Amino acid sequence: MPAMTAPAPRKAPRPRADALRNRERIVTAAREMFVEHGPDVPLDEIARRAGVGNATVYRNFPDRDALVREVVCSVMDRTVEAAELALAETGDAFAALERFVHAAADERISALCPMVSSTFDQNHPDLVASRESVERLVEEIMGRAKAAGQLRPDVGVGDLLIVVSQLSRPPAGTDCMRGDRFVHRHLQLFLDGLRAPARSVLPGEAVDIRELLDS
Amino acid sequence: MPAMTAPAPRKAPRPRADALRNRERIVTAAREMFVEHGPDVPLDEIARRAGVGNATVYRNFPDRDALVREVVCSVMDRTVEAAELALAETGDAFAALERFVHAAADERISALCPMVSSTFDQNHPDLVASRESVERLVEEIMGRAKAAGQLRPDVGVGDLLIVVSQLSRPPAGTDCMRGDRFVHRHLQLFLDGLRAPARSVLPGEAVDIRELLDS
DNA sequence: AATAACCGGGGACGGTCTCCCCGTTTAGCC
DNA sequence: GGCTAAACGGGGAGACCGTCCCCGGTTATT
Repeated sequence: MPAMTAPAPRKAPRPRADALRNRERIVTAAREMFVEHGPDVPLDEIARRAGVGNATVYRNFPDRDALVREVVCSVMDRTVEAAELALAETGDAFAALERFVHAAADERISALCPMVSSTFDQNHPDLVASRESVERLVEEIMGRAKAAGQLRPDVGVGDLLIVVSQLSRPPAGTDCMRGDRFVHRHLQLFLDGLRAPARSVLPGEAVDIRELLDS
Repeated sequence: MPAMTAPAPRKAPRPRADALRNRERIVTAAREMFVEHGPDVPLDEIARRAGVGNATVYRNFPDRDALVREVVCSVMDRTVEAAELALAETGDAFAALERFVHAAADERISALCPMVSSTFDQNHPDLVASRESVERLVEEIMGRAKAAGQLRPDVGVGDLLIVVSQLSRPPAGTDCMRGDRFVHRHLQLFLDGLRAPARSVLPGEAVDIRELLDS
């Protein structure tokens, strides 16, 4: 590839403005559709929701997995932002935890469920990077809360992420998002159960994030 | 019911023994498949899991909805049994609540998620009967626990059923039931959050069971 | 205003689920 | 222990749906 006069970093001649805007709209629509209807929704439906033609989807993403991966990474990045914000905005560790949990639910963290799906490359570079960022930040928040004696010590990062993900999912094969009214109630109940001192002994072991990946 | 020499209640000439056994196996297999793979699993897969031919499924149930309805009613009846057992075996109301929650998870109560699905008759007689039984019994347990000052008063039957259902679902499009290791941990955390005195104020209103039915 | 990339709808291909049909097996009864 | 009829299981036709490509029209860039 010979050097060119244009400031193209690679063989990218320049993407058009609305092209990137459409790509972003597709990712957003796909995130919501994955959350509401599972990882097998027709791509045409995603296109319709995004307000673009189906061809635009297939042009931006070579196959379904590419779109899923983009969505998962996007959700993880948003989650990391939420965690950083929660850490920065308050000195109270448990309050930060609460802020993070509610924010993660709003960011549709449950969309990363398909990442444990069958045909999905768990070891894609972008994926492991985002995953480690999430793990590190959540571990930071939970560690501070435990050190402050506000969070019971027998819970792990995996426990938190699983429960938030499960509780923020739409109840079933439903196409309405009316669950949002209840989600924060139930998250708050869960958070109350996380507080120290512990009101019961938990069965099993604290769940690490790595246990969620292997089958 | 006119007295006859044979115990045939109506124009049923007599169902064969293995026929009913197979029917039961189909319902059991369907329950697990609905929980693990959603309400759209191929009926042939259910037949394979039940160890019967696909024709046997279509012979016992005229259409998919009939099978779904049977599964949902079966799960509700099992849940009612679990609730009655929990009430009978202990005098402590909150302990009964805990027993019931864990039992309901083991009974795969999350299989009744498809009852809120799109094409599904919410008003079938068998359905409303089972539903009212569940509601009455859970209300009884929760009422006692509230009266004893063990359960925070700002939660409803719907809150409990939703959370138990959500937390006991397999995480995503996964075909393994390894989630069972975590489920009871997370249910216990939720139960700790239910205890009185409340550790926080909840957003929204207590969820009634009827709010889960209409779209 | 010119140009080239991008967009959007329509349609063919391929796969999958549903459902029926028929030869065989098995339970129930004499 | 043999008979009868109900039930069973496998295979296949029909139909539906998701995926992907192609082409005329549109819009951003110089």
